[in-house]
Amino acid sequence: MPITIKDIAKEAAVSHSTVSRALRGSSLISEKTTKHIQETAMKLGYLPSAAARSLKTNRSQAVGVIVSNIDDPYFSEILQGIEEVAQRNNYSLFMAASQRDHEREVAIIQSMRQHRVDGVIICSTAFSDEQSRRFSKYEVPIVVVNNQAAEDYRYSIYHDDVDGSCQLTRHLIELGHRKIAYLGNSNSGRTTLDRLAGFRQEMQSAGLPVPDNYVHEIPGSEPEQGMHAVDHFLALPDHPTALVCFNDMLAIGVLKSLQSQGVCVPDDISIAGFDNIVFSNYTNPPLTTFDQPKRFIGQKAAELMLSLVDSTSKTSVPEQKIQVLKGKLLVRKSTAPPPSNIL
Amino acid sequence: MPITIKDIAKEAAVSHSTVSRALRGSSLISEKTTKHIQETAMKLGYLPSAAARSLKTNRSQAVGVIVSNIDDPYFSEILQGIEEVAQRNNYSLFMAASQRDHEREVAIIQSMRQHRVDGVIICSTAFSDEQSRRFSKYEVPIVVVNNQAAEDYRYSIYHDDVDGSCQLTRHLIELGHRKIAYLGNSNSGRTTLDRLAGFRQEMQSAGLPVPDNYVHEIPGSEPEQGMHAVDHFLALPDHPTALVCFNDMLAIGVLKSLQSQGVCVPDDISIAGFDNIVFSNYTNPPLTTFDQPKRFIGQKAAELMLSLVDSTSKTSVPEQKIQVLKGKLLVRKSTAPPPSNIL
DNA sequence: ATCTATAATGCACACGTGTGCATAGGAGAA
DNA sequence: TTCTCCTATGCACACGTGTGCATTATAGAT
Repeated sequence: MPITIKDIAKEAAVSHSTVSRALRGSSLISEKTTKHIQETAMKLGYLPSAAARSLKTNRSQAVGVIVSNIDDPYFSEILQGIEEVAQRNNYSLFMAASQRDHEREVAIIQSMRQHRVDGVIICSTAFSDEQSRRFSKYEVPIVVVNNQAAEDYRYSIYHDDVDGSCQLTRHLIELGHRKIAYLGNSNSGRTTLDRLAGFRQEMQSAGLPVPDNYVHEIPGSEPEQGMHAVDHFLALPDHPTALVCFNDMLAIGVLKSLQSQGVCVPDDISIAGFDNIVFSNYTNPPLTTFDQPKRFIGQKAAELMLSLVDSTSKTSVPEQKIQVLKGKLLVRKSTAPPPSNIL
Repeated sequence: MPITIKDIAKEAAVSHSTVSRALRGSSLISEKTTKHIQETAMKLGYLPSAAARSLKTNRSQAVGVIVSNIDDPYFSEILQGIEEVAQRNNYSLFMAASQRDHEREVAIIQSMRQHRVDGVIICSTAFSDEQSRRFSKYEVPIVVVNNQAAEDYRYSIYHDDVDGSCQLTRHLIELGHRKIAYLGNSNSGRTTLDRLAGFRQEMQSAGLPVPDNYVHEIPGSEPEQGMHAVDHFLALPDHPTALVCFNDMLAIGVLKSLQSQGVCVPDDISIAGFDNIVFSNYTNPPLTTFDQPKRFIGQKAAELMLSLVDSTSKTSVPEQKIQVLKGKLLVRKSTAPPPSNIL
């Protein structure tokens, strides 16, 4: 049984109220007593019960984090950023994976509400509206990261995917490509729409056509799925000479599939990824991609969350805050001028 | 302010004790009343306060998980397994990353003790002894996963790295290799020792020598570090024809570095990884590796933990339980007969 | 009809912490 | 010395839930 402030009180021959105040550094208690109590607490190895404190103060010193998959390297890096900031500020993290499963979403929300988390950071790209609405009803601050429906929330942080996609597409156009295709992930909602929008926007600016069958969406972004998806483009009578992929995971699968079919990257076709996950630098050829500041995004999300939960008592909290972060183009070896230019 | 059992009591015109009992399904309360109360609770959207319950019952329905890095794909998969089982059993997860930093370890333990977690799963390969001892003193069940000092704990789950390394090495020997080297990660303690031991054991069985400079250890397992490490072996007067890497991450770096230096894999040198992380299948050539059942390990760890925390009241808990899981060899394209055999 | 046994419910306290209020002790002023 | 005021501490209750015990209501036995 862990020791309590009452144990300290007995040992230090004071009342438990005095102990409580002394440990919180109240000015009501004399310096001498405070010091004595702190030493006693240290000696006994006291650690306060979060449950009791939470019960009394309505603050759990914990925030919930919801991701779709823990093992998606993109989210992993964001998590790392969140964890870093949370830990530095003595906040604990409840972590849960939704797997895009409705029942799990319900269970996660229940669990987090039960634990009375001070706030929730949703990193799941497609957390269902219904669930999030339930959450807002519960009056808990929510920060969403790269969510499909960023506008539905008051606090949101996301990467400027339109800008990124524009830069990537422009890069390909500048290399001389005219037939560029886009491979999307229909599961990721807004994210893929933004990236597609950037792609379209830049193509239009350059006066380049985007045939319908040059835009292909698949439900997921596992490398395995990228492998199959590439067949769609290869089957077209008029091949694209460059392919912008929704993210690196897909691009990595695309790369493998192309190579196993004897198609040479970048000589025969250029491939671009998105996100700059660690492994995008270790494919052969290394992937041209758009470097999204994932860890930084996580940090910003956590900082925003902390400002929300702290300010409930102190300073005023902004009514709404939407932060858009920018990344930068990373040209590696999977993109090159189109083969037709060699003629 | 969330509603409490008192609110339900008022609404249902009973005492809060009756509500408490009814919601827990006590046989003391009549079927009719129970049903009525459950309906009222549902109607009001009641969710119990974990804090209050925890305070009263000394069970937090939460377990802590400590990893070194969240963004290590190997641990990510284990986490996924843990999360899956925990969620299915209505346990929440406190997650924290130690970053192999002593101060953080201390902070994490404090935080988890404060929250009175029912148990802790340590996935950090090198969680310091001092810290873990502190934990045991706190009388919380600890399950370690692939820990460097598995024997120091009563409950441990780990993969049979010796066996895996043996199989990998034997595979290389059977291909005809005689000059095989090992690249380790000195940070990972026991894990690298086991893998080295398996390597040595199999080499000895085959009567093959292992020169001192054929075993090289570096402090870490980022691909980046693998890139540098390979120079050590290339600088040797008598090159190895095959290299067993501590894990896939290192192997992936090694692969890239070799290729950028014009060394052909597997024609000039065979490379083997370990763990079978997702991306090991997407390098070029895809990596021969040892498939460790990562998700399964996570599940087993979580199940063991749950059996420990549940059995405190019910059945007897085993004094000690060490579970060793086996993986299987995965031959892909990064290993082939040595060049000398071609003659 | 009276007594007894059982079922169903309420009362009151506990868990560990925080806090408003009352109180004791001491210092300073008259 | 006596009164006043401030400082330092203790008392008691509260947070939401669970549970031993007392209490009431009901049914069955005599």
